[in-house]
Amino acid sequence: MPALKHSKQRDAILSFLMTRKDHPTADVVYSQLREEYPNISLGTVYRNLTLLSDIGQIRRLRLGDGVDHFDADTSPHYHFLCTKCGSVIDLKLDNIDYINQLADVGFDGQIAGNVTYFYGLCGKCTKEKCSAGEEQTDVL
Amino acid sequence: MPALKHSKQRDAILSFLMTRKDHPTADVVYSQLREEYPNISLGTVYRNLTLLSDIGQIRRLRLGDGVDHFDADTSPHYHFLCTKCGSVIDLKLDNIDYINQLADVGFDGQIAGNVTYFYGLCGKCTKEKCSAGEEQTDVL
DNA sequence: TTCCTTGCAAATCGTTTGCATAATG
DNA sequence: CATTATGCAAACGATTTGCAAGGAA
Repeated sequence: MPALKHSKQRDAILSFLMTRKDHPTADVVYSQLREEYPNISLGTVYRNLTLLSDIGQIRRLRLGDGVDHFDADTSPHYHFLCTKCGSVIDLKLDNIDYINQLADVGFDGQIAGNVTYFYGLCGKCTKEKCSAGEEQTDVL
Repeated sequence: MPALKHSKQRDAILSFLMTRKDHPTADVVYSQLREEYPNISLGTVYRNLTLLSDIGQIRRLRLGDGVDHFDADTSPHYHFLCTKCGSVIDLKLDNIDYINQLADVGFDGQIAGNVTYFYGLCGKCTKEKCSAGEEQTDVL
């Protein structure tokens, strides 16, 4: 891996991500940063998001909804994906990595880790369940 | 949802999937079926895989490696993804859906379920770890 | 001056879709 | 006959990449 040089864009991407707890997608990062840096390109955003997650400064979340989400909180925690509105929410849940050992029983290989996330209806969508007129296609 | 009509292609896709326990991708299904049905199209394969998983006859697996895998075994079980060779393997592991309740504590919404899979090195790749010359890019 | 980073655009890749035709019930 | 399914190709959406120019060490 090449030596890292400083860049305004990368700084901006990381600090933007730190201000948000809603796990934005690359596109959201891009359109937001566009306001402060009108010339920033989507490619740069993707490159930096990839780089930052490669060096462990952020986490890339793949929740099966077809888009990557990014999280500046790299501490171990779990996520919830609303199948109605697509929002991603942090969950407070004790670490369950002991399931790695359970899974390892009788397995011919080495389990390095697991990916676990939850889905369902978020608080908002639960309450809106009887509201008429709003048509949405479910995520997942 | 429209009424279902019979089709040779769908039958072939489903029965092919039932013969395999390696969770093939759409493309693998396609190239294999091509031998028996030289005219089958990739679109048809995708349409039927989607349909079959919609009606619950098969499972679509999204393991974060960028491709969907398909499994004719719809009974609840877990999967392992080898980060070296990309192979997907079934795991024998007791159901852990009680984590849904754990995750629900203090959560303002309804948790419908969880997605959990494991990753690491499969048995084969574990043994090949010191073999020289073979260059592979890791999955995930 | 070296080599990383950017912006832009074109390219990938997996998957979906529109359409005219063929097959099913 | 009414309707679903197919093959083909074009369209898609998210992400990646090649390249020439700009910026950091």
